[in-house]
Amino acid sequence: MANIKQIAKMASVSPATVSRVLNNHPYVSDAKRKAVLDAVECLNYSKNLNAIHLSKGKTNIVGVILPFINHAYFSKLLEGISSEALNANYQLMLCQTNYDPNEELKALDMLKMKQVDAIIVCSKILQWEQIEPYSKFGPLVACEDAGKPTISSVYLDHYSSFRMGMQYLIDRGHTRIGICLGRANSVNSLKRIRAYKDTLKAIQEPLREEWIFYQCLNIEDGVGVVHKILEMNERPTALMVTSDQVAAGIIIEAGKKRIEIPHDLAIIGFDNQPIAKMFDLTTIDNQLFTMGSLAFQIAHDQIMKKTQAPENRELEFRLIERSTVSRYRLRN
Amino acid sequence: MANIKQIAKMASVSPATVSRVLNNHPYVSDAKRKAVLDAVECLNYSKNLNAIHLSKGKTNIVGVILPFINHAYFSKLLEGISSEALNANYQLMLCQTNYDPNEELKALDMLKMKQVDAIIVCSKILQWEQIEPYSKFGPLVACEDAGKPTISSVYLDHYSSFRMGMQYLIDRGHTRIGICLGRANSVNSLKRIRAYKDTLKAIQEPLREEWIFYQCLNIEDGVGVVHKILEMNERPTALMVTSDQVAAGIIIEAGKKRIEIPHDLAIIGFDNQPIAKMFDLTTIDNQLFTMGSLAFQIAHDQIMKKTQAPENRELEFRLIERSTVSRYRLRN
DNA sequence: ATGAAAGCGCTAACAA
DNA sequence: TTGTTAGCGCTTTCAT
Repeated sequence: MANIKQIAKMASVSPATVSRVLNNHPYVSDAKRKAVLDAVECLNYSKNLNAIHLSKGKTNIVGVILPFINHAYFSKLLEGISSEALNANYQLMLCQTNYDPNEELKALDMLKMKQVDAIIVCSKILQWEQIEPYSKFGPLVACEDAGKPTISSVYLDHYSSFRMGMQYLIDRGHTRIGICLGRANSVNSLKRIRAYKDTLKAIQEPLREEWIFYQCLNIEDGVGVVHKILEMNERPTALMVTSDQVAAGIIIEAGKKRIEIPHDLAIIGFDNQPIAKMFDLTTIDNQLFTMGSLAFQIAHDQIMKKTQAPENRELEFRLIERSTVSRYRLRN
Repeated sequence: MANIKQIAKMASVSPATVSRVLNNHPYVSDAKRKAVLDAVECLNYSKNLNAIHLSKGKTNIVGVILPFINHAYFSKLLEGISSEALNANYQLMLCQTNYDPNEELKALDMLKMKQVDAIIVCSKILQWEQIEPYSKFGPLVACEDAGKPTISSVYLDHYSSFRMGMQYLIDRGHTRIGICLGRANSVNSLKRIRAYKDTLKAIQEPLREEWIFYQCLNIEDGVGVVHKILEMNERPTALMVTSDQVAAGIIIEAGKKRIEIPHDLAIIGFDNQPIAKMFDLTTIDNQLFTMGSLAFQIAHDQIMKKTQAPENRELEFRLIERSTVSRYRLRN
């Protein structure tokens, strides 16, 4: 592969001039510019990005840390990130961690090793305390409430959104409400559990631990939820399901088991994915695409030093009323 | 940030020795090794990957070209690629093209500019003739039948799989069969159209252009298909749907419109996604995960020069019999 | 407007 | 076993 020196020689100019032409710098005579361009053409020259990255100390790459790729939540988030990256002419380095702490650490190291200009954390298993030190090496943006003002973040108030959803159910006569969560210890789950408990207390309902379903991540997980409910003596009349996929799974399985929705079981989903619309599922839109694109924008701004201080953006949620919660009040 | 020279100075050794320690080379005395490691610790040193990449002329990164991220087909494929990458300690550079030829070209340039060691093309809009020249700069692996023995590929025989699916329907009494495709001009669609036409000819059925539904990519697209069918005087009794998501959409909408499946409309999906299982959808498994992991393996092998010649692997498909095609023969 | 030359930080061939 | 040194290919400052 040709390099800048060979171009210089062929065009009878210095490497510096070649560099200037290649980077559209001013102060190059048209004659020399043409000579360089011709040589580039002739030798089928291409820049070596590694050399550029080294020399500039910058890569135009942003790292994205996420546990799984094949999951609607992360796909939508990633789509938001990607669309902005495309916009800003940035590349994306994908780091799938499977929630393995070592993989997460390895991914963070990319920032330290200057392989990426910034990192976006979609979800993590490490404590923020372990992650925070890396912000010394470059912008770090979280797609959840990091709870640290020193780390930039884009997030939703999952406590409030959960309470709002529950209140919506309560207003329609529900008191026996169950919930489906993802990982038990994720930042979001913990907030939702708190919201759940606080709401129950407010309406003076007892907490039934068995009505909290964990590890509900994929559409298939909805099946298990329905089966468990069927085995219960005391069944919830409504479910807050923190994933539209899982909610869809519940609806499908409920249909097979002759549980009528919303009559026997009301359901509120989360994410407002396409599947929610298909099932006419009442859901809470948490703006994943926007979250992703904003996360990238913040990372990009920080790289460009437009903003110095960490930025923390809270997104609005909104409940989308559809048909999986009856609009009529339950008879008592 | 500290560099190798400073480590060398602090440990009173040469940069070369530091490099040796850092890369676990033999022939370093324990004393020096320890001194280096201490200095590394003390200065909180980290390698600069850009320097390493430049020096080695290799990056341990593979580029992945795909049109969309938020799409079940590509998510599953990407998951396969990613799992192998994790395995091989390789990073993934994601290049979303939106089927924009310029973006595709830019992504291919990464190979030329030595930013990636190889490229995996999940789907493309350019002609293979335009892509092929890039293989001069490094391994190029296609996740479809490139039709060029000079390009490595992992693919399914979509012609045969389509014919097999149609034969399955024919054996059960169907002759009025429609099909749902994605992009009209994709490599896979063209083969499927050919299979469709050949099969119709074989059973002496006329070709009805209106029974070929294009642009069926997402679950919502199933709605339109059902509506169009409802407006037809002559309706198909069965549908080959080249995406389980779309098939699911059709099933849902058909339910709303009181079209009974499989009685009024039999359906065969493609991909064998989780959603297919949920809907008990008869589908053709085309091994996306395997395709992805194999694509990475081939790319990796080529990088490591284990294999020189392009490798072309054909994957087996298999039909998964579930309930959206009746097992009983239709009465005539 | 142009060129010389000193980095950027690491690797590896060669010498010792 | 260790050090010296010449790359890797580009950018950028400083002269001119």
